[in-house]
Amino acid sequence: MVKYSRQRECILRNLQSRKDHPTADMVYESVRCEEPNISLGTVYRNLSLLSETGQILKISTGNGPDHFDGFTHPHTHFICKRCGNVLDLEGFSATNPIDQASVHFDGRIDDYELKFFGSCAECLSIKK
Amino acid sequence: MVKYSRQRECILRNLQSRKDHPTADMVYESVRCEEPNISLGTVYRNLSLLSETGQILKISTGNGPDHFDGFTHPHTHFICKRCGNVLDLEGFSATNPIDQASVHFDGRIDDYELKFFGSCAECLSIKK
DNA sequence: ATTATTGCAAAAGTTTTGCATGCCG
DNA sequence: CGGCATGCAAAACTTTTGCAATAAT
Repeated sequence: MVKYSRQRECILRNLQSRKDHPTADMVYESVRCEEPNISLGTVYRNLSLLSETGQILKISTGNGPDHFDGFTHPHTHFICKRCGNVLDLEGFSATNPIDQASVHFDGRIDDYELKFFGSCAECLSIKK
Repeated sequence: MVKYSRQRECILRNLQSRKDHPTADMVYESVRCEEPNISLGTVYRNLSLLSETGQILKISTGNGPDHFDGFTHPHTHFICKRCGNVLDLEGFSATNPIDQASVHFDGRIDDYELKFFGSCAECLSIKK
């Protein structure tokens, strides 16, 4: 049974109010204004809980810590291999990818994740 | 300048000859028959190098260690959230996803990764 | 009152790195 | 030879966990 906690509330609101894709540590630093005594362990515990219940998304970039997203509507991410930044990516849509992929698969598919990798505009401008 | 190494050769051949998606540690255990003195550090160093040069793929599952794939032709993976296994997934194809995604993006997209999550057939059979 | 959640700190797990030595070109 | 790669072990980094105290129902 999940009980209310001020800390979890704060973490969720923080994540929903921002448009970037922070790491656990960035969330920790950010919520310390409102919750000065919160611990990093609590942030990790709640980020896990929230992503298990589908209230947030966990994004593993393949390099460094995981990132989190308060916007859970299916969408695509871009990960910059130079600076590690995670951005939303518009303009790609697959129609019913889960149905499509399930046809020839005998397990059960619940979710999918589409990520693109490359160099973000900012990194390109620094050094071609 | 990259120099030949017996160890790297062995790691690459190992990865290309198997159809599963082993972790660094699994590769380490596996190549020790041929290379009894190889160290885990060397395995990590070479897996990094090989994936940077595009000779293998690195697959981060979002839980536990990364997995690696010796088959680099673009294809889709399924990750079981119960046992953590990584499987190849047939039956999904997107046409030119990179071109499609690049239209509305001002960075440069080099690569993409499509992953599905759920429960594999084996795990489903154990407990619904 | 009962049980989930917290803060803290220690531990676990994965990956990277410094260094002396060995091997490739 | 000169420099990249190795083996080893220590360190770094991210995430999880045990525990006593606190807060929610």
